[in-house]
Amino acid sequence: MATLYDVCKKTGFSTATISRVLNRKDVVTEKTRQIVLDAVKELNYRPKPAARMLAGQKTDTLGVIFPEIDNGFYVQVLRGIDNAAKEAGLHLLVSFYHDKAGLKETLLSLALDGRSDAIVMINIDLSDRQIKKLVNDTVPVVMIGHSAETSATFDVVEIDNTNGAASAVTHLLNKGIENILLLTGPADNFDSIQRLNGAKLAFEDAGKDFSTVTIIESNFTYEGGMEQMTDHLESGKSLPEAIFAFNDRMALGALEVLKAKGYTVPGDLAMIGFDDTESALYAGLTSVQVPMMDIGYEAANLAIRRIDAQKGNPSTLTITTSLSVRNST
Amino acid sequence: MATLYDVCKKTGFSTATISRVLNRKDVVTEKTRQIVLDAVKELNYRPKPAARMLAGQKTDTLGVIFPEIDNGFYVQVLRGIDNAAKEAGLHLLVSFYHDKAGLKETLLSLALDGRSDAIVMINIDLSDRQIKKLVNDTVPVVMIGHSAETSATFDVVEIDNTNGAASAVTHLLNKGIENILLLTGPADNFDSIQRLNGAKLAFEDAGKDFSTVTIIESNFTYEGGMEQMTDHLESGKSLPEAIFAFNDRMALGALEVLKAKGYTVPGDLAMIGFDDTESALYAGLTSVQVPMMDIGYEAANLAIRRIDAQKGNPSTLTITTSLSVRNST
DNA sequence: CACCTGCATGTAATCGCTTGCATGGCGAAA
DNA sequence: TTTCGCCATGCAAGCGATTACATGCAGGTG
Repeated sequence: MATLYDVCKKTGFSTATISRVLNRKDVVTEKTRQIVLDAVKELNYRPKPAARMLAGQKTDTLGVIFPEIDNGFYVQVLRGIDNAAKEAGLHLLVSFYHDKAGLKETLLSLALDGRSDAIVMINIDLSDRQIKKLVNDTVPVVMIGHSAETSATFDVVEIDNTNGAASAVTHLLNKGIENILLLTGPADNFDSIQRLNGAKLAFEDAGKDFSTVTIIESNFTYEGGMEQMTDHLESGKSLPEAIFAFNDRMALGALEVLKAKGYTVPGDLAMIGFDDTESALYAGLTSVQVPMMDIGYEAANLAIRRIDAQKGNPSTLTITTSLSVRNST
Repeated sequence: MATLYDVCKKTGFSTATISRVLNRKDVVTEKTRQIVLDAVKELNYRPKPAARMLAGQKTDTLGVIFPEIDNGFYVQVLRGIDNAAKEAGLHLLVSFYHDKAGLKETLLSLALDGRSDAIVMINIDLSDRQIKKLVNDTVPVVMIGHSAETSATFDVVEIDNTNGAASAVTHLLNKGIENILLLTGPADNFDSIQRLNGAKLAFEDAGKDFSTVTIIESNFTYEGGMEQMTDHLESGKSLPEAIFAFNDRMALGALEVLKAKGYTVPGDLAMIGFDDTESALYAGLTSVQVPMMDIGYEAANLAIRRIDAQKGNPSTLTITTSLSVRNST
């Protein structure tokens, strides 16, 4: 375990000079730099993060906070973040949060205690004000997705829900399908609201009447999709020409019920999901594809840039989706 | 940002005493403890991790290393690890590794540089010797799954591949199905080897002849499953009564091909997968369920226990699987 | 009453690095 | 040649905890 002092002894330079060489800050002679670097290599010297943190207030660490939800594509986001972090030579301190108390503690620990240089958080159900108060400007925060409130507080990376949903609906309209059933998420869910709006816009853009559309609220789960589909069928209402579920899980749940009832897709009706998960791929479900890795990557880069960049106005990055067309439409 | 000294000033005690109270080590008067704790609360004092690390060699951090593979259930493992870490008040430093060089660097950084107190790693393709050399006994290491070499070096948490596969095969045998096709992973893959062995054992236990079984090697991917299935069908060979794929992806790939050819499952043949992923659930595929969260949880706990426990012999924990029976059989 | 013991608390060194300020040497200007 | 300024480097003070070791005060003992 060579320390900075060992390098000093070997080279005859002071700790200051060694540190300068290693941190690419001030100026040092090219010759000096070489001597130091050689010694560092020879001694196999590695600066201790703990000491660096204490003295320099730099952790070389990016904090990441996820909701404790069983959500397959969070790994994708995480990988994107990891890629960006690796490029910047940062480590990742990851935390799932179970409840608000835990989240607050995590935020304090990552920010105030100085465990990280920046934080990326996803869909947190804490208000911007609360977060800001906790973090207290100690480190920059980037949000992936956000709540209904306009986020003028932090940098945000979000999915283009509106256009994503619009593209799905347009895809149907182009096929001459207008009798559509929308299986949405909770009414107060921001993603759901935006997607609903996108669907509406697609109708308007096409000059069609959106009021013919049936809207059924569900909860983004497989079971929710099954239930709503079952209810709809049992209520004796007619089958729509197409169902656009606001995520794949609900789509697959509905699909399951339809199949059980003997309906075929896309024979009897078309079906579109959102997220384009692996399951959608395997089920041949047309779905709005969301580039999760990109989102993570962009969010992390935004955060990393904020670390030494002067404060600027919060920016919002909207990631575009694309439609993965498969057998279900 | 109150520091230890602020607490000293407020209470009149020395840093040593404050530290003792906070770390529950030596003895302090109950009265003193209360005074200190009150002051800590009032000042809203939080020990700085960096300082603690430097002085105390404790990081309160668990290192986690994953292969850079797009594998949905790694999140599950991670959540399990996170749960255990939270219970122990530890943070998670997560890293995906892309190549061996990156992995080595990560190991050095987590272990030698003192960024973590223990490491949990998954399916790493570095030999135990190499890892041991890098980590150099600075922190305990727990492996989830392992390579073919017997791991007498580290604690290991592994899936009960043998019994898992055996239960799947027995399930089929119990239905009177003996004409089985096994879709395995790469021949040198340890999981695959064990699963193959389990299948064989099931036949032997039932007093049946394993040599009637057809074995086709694939690569654990959806596409691999499709290809092998296609080849098999096109080669004009007869359809087996059942296919047991060594993971869900291959099973779903094969299923896709069979459906396209007009075969029905379980009408024409039965199908079983391994892993019991979400996709298997949605596809109604019978599958060997692996409790990924438990694995993560147990591995993390093993690692955490090793942090202050004296070195003992490496232990191996085998996590049992269960069979999720669905429509495909 | 002097002395020893033991326990609660204090003293101060230490962990390994960063960084503001001091310093010294050397070339350019006078 | 002397003086000034600049630039590469050194000095030393932190950063905020932990922890051996020292200390002092209590009560118990002979």
